[in-house]
Amino acid sequence: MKGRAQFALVDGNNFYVSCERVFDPKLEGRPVVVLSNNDGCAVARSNEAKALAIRMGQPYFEIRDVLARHDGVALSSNYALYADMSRRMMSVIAQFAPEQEIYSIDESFLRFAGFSHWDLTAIGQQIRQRARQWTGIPVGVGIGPSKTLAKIANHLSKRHADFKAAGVCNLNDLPAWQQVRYFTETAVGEVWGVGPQWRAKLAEADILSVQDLKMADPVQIQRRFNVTLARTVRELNGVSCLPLEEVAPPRQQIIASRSFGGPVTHLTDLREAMASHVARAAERLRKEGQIAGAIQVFIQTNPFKADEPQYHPGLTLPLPIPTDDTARLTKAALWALKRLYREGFRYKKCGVMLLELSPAGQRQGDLFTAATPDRDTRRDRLMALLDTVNQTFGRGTLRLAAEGVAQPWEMRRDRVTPGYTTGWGTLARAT
DNA sequence: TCTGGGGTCCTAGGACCC
DNA sequence: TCTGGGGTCCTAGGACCC
Repeated sequence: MKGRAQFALVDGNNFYVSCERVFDPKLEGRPVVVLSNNDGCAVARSNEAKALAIRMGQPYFEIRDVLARHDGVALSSNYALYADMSRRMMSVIAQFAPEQEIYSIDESFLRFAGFSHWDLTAIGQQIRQRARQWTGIPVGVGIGPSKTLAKIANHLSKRHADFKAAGVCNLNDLPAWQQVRYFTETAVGEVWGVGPQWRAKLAEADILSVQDLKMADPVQIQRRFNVTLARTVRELNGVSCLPLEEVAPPRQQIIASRSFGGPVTHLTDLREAMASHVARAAERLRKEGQIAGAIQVFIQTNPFKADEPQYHPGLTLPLPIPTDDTARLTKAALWALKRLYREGFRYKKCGVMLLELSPAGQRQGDLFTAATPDRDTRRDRLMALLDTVNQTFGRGTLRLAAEGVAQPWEMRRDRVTPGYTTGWGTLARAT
């Protein structure tokens, strides 16, 4: 194993909670959860909250009481803050390896090739130390010869008493028998790529632990499951099949959707919400330098209300000319919405997907509409202006009238913390 | 009262082609 | 009685991830 390239997975512990704790020390040592959009359910939990058996994704109304009894805190999510803290954490981690893949807001893979004479465990400890000192975020480090093994190692670094203190688990340090022991003790559901459905199906084949899956025949696995899981088996055996992706491939679709603060019945309100989702999606589209060839619009009632009539239609519209223009996309979306809308339903959510994305530089000409480059340049400049103004003065400063003003459908966000690092008016103060 | 949002990949099956 | 073989493209649905 020693001669091969090695991977490290570095992630922030209970990331959103840790971000909040950096700026509010009163949260230390207490059960803390960060809630999803609309203050719906728990999406991050401190160790103290996990100890109270609060589950990932559990609805807020189910945990409110237990939190209150244990001096706990629930916070609305503050994504602007988490994104900024993520950027800082990632740049610190990047200093330790020649290659980094930012895999999610709180996780990154590092690849160490030609480091066989280095002590990667010691490097892992340095990463932890520096990330903590420079950003305030505690991180865990797992190291192994494939991404899947680095993931498992990261899991062991947090859950297993043997590594908890160090916070680093390097599989290369372990004698073979010991790795077998850890892998036998760890449930197969902890493997990256094995979710609840496959865990159940694997159990039918008596594959219960990480070790069982590692020992399985990849050909059999491919036949009974699919090629992805067969690849996972190879990765567990130290054969690296998943390369490091330093540059994120261009996005294939962009989704913007939200649940409403309460039920929405009128088309007028749906139109405003839809227009504001289109604006968000289009902004992301332009930031990516892409244009969309199709747009999909959907609305839905509340699936948790079993006694209410349910309706969740969608409509996909091909766009005659691919575009990144908010006004054109809005027009298409509202046209589709009008066709989907039925009176008599209590809607809970709506959204938009931008599809068939392609680079903006490769606009395909159109046989039937005379190209008028002049006009297009003006639209591009208009959109660029829109983005600049909104980036400088805040989202929604400049917007289409279709988005409305009062926005009664807005999501709940009752317990949000200040933009400690992301808003001039709310910067953290040292006193 | 109250249950998130944003992504990717794979497979099966149908329509269609020669 | 008896009805081919090989291919592509698209979509829906299902699985996974954080």
